[in-house]
Amino acid sequence: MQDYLQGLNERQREAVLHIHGPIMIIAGAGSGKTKVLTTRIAHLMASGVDAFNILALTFTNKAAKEMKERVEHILGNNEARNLYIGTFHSVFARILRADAHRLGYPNNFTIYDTDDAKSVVKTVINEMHLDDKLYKPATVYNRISAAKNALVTPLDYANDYYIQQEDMRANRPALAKIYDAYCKRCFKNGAMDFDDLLLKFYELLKTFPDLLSKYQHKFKFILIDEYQDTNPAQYAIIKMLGAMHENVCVVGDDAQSIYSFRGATIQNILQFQKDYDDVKVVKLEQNYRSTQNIINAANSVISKNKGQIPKVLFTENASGEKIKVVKTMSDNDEGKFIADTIQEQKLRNHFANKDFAILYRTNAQSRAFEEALRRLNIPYTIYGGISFYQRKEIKDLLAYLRLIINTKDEEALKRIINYPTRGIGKTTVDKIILLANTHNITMWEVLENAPQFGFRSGTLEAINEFVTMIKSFISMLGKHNAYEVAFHVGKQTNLVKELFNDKSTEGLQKYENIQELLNSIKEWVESPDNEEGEVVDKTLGAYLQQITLLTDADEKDPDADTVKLMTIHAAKGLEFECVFAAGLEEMLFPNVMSINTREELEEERRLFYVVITRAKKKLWITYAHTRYKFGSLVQNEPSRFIEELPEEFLDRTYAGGGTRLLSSFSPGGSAFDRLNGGWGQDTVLDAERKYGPPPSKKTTPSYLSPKPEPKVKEHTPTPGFVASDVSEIQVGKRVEHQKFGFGEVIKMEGASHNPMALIRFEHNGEKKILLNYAKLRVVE
DNA sequence: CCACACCTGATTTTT
DNA sequence: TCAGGTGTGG
Repeated sequence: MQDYLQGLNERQREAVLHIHGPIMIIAGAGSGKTKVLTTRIAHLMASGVDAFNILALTFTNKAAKEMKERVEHILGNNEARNLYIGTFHSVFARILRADAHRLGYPNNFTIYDTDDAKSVVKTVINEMHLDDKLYKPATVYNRISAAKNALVTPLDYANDYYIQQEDMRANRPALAKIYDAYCKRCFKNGAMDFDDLLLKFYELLKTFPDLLSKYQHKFKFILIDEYQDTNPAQYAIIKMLGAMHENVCVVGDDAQSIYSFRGATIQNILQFQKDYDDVKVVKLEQNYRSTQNIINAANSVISKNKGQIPKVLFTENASGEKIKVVKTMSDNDEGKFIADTIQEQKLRNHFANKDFAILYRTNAQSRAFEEALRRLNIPYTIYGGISFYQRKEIKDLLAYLRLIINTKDEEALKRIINYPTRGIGKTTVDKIILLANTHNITMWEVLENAPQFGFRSGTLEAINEFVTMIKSFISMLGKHNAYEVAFHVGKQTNLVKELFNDKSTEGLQKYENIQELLNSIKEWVESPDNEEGEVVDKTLGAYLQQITLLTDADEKDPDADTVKLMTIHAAKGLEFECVFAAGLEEMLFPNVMSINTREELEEERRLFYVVITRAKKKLWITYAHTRYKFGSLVQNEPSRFIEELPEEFLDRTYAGGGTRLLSSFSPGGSAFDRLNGGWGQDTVLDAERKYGPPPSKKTTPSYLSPKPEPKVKEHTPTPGFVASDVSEIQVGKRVEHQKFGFGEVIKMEGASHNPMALIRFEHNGEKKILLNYAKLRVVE
């Protein structure tokens, strides 16, 4: 028997050894799913399957990377680099890069992230003269996204009776039109959003039999991770790709399906068995991760859900400690408690920082934990903030790069046409947009042909300068690599200089970020590693497409010795020695947005199941009596999920952390509290009297803040006030201002298209006056 | 044209 | 709280 089969249990081995034909692996939490997948790939290759014929799809880059590394490790050679392992989005994007032109897109199509996409939605809504209060871009975008994920085209959408009824009821009958306009605009921009990467690939396969056949032959063996989280578009693609060989292996756990809001449907699991004649089903039910207590608790939680694939997770691990349930007074106390407990556990049980994870329902909760950890100097890493590539300054530079790769990309163009300012303001941009729309050309084409559209001479000059500059960048593309182009662009546009001159903390940070971006591009250009084994594409276009699909999780080192903070969603697939499940409160978890239907509530419960099963050894469940929600203090009920945990697995008396803490929280389960349905009788006022006001009081009461009265001493302009010509304003001249009265010009500054004068007024101090707009009269 | 002050309205989870 | 939108004054 091959080495790699050692250490697999009966079921796992069964899953690995089944080579031909469809197989579905129902893998409970911590049952060695990744091990099975990677070993299976290794086994396929050991059995003579060419790495080039294996496609493995995951949901995150992290999972893809891990899978690849583990296969490499098992095989001990570099054949693994020929595997096609990646996320749905990145793999499809790569394929589309070769064939997108067949659908009328440029192969260098831009990938719009969520922000770009929402911005397009907004543009479309405005151009249709619809009320953006009624049609909120975010909501509309979500709806469009849902439609795309369900393979509902704009035409389908408009013709579907039920959808139309729904939109009517929601008072947004124009949605179908917006959807259509949005798609057309993206197409015109030569851009695809995240959903398009799936949808357009699907269209490609469906429309062009030669391509379908090509990829069916290439991908003789297909493996799908986290199958419970696939949406109908992904399902349809997998089905088409796998139709020829039927060597499709899906791995999933219906109990961990937590992405239905993104269009994922459990139906895909149930449907899988119907799609093929003979599906082998393997259940992995032995958990190797957690203690018995944790597993038992998790099982009883998930049993509250109706309709699931029957299975019972079990473990041979020690029974372990009970789950600590802890109540704190406030969200800040929750943070303190957790930080103190981490400190204590590190000392007492010799845990490292990286053994801890604080997991929560919403990103907004992270602040209290950050503050508390920082106070104790405990290093931490937050996941789920904005990615490096989504920072403003980074997106600005990237927008230039995007534009020179794809001049149709209007989102990029709009972003940088006047940044840094070059005298092409809102009025001009609006005019350009109008011209583009009426002539049915792109904004760039308007700019290129600006002379024939009658712009004011100054504006025209600014436009021509801009066009010349961008064209000079474009001409670099053939001769220079991505780094050289990016560096040149940063320099030439003064973007780097602008940030360099900004001496504020943020300015410095931004400058450093730009440098970091340039470095990373350089690194990317120089790294010999290729992704999936084929010809290395080191063009700027390839770079841009790749980074849009990166999340902040991909930029952080998971092995760093830091406490990890992230949402439960982001923690899927991970495990930690010690887990804090925080914020177990009604309206927060289960979230207020998800308590209206049984389906939603069950998904929240699965989320609870996921967080419980992340823990290997120790699990704390915390909840706070009061919490700041969008600025104001609210009181909370404990989560119903806590009540669903059998008492036998719980320890409600845990006092935890340092002694200092004991005064600032009441440990969850005094008999009185429990008798009274959970909460003590403290009012918020009581709480504040006892424990002091909550921290982070940045706002001083209005009656204390000294109002800086900007007393302008009244001035009546001399009769017959006439503003002098700008050229007459010179240093040393005595001038009169309509409002500020008389003063002397001290200094001239500002760019030539926007001159400013620094003037010291007799009664109103020094002021900067913009000569183009303010009226000044030179006193003779 | 642009900087800044003020106001308002929104808040789930993410490739 | 906070980001984005609007209004105002330079």
